[in-house]
Amino acid sequence: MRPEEQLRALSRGCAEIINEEELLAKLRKARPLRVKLGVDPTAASVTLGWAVVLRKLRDFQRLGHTAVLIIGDFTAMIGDPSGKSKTRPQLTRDEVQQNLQGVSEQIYKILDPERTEVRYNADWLGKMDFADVIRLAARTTVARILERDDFKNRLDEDRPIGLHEILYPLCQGYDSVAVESDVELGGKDQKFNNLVGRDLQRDYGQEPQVVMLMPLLVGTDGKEKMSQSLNNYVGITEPPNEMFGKTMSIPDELIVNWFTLCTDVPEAEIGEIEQAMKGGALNPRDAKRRLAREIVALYHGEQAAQEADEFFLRTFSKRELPEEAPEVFIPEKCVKDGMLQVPGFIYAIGLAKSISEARRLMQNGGVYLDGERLSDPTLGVPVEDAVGKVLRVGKHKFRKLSSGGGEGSRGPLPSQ
RNA sequence: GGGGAGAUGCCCGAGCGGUCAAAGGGAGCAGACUGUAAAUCUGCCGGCUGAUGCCUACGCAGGUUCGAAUCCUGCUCUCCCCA
Repeated sequence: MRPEEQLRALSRGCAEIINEEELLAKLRKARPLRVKLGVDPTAASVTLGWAVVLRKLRDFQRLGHTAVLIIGDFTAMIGDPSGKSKTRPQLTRDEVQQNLQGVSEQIYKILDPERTEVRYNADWLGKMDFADVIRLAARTTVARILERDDFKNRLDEDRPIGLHEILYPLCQGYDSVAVESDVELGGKDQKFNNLVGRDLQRDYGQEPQVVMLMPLLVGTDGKEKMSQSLNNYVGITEPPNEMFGKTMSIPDELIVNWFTLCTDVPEAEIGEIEQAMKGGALNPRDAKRRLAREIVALYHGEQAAQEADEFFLRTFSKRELPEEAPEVFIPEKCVKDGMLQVPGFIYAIGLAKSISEARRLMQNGGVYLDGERLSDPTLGVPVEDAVGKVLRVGKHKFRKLSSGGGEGSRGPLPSQ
């Protein structure tokens, strides 16, 4: 592909490229570019938000470039201050290693392992001695570092900033020097860190990297950046129905944005969808269904997407009971005199955090057994009546009850 | 090094020595309404309990008191001002 075309393809969804001329010049070099992406080893799973950047990296790979993943095993000891209003707990090497294992599998659902180079920044940062650190630190000024919003805000709000946190941008910047990156990819909140990389490379006599920033994907709550700590995320390994449902719950305003950042639907088509919604020709719900299908298809295939769509329609639009609810056994301890003690049971199978909570859920009218509302927590249900029926707790937690003699029941199922 | 302020539930934040499981807001959960959207309204929102009630909680450890989130002492942490 011609450099100009590459540039156009790569710009899709980008928030900012610093800067385009330089990128074009690099693309003209007719050699695979080294495209750096820092991986935060503290995350447990890959979310759609993270996938935005990973997918961009994969775009580079498809054009023949090399992805250079920097595992921040050293910097995890500091914790990226980006967007953080608190000092992060420092991680040990073991913790980092553990997190990493689960996550890397997910990463390769998106990236092509053949064109991926993995580097650990402890390999160079860990080898620096104190004099090296001082030399590195001398390359910037306190004022510059404190310019960052994250620090500035904390300063303004009289909150603590650990001295070590100030070194974070330098560490990340030095990574670029170490791997000689041509391009660094990141979320919009990485701008400062990435620009430090540019400066450092220049200082070390390298051609400065191009910085390519992706917008931060807003989470399912429609407000905050998608993140696991806010629990407003969709994980790329989540089951199709979950993925579909969560996508359907995003606010309408996010639809176009999600199409652009989370799917491969061509931009022209997205534009049409946007127009159709504005003109009233397309119900946003249907646009969202399409969006949800596209996303599920990306990670689970077309058929799963189709099924998830149907499941959703049946279960939530038409409010039918799902047939394939996960099955749970009724533990013996939840049965008294042949009567199922519902609140304790809901707690036992993990659908409520405490018995009290389960009781409240019932009083609030959020518990059903085969469509029949159970609103009195003190009332038991005869076990014979309960077996084979579907227990619904809240809007979307379903469990099919089976007797099983209580033996097979082991602990709460993971709540979906 | 000196002086000052502060630490309350998921977060922010109020809190007279008893009536404080702790005002208020946000988040969250459930219900109504719907398109499992948003907005709105209602309820819930430490644990155990059929209810009364009991237990655990207001940075940590002690103390005073019939009784302490509220008073005292020590400790830890944070912020501000001066150097």
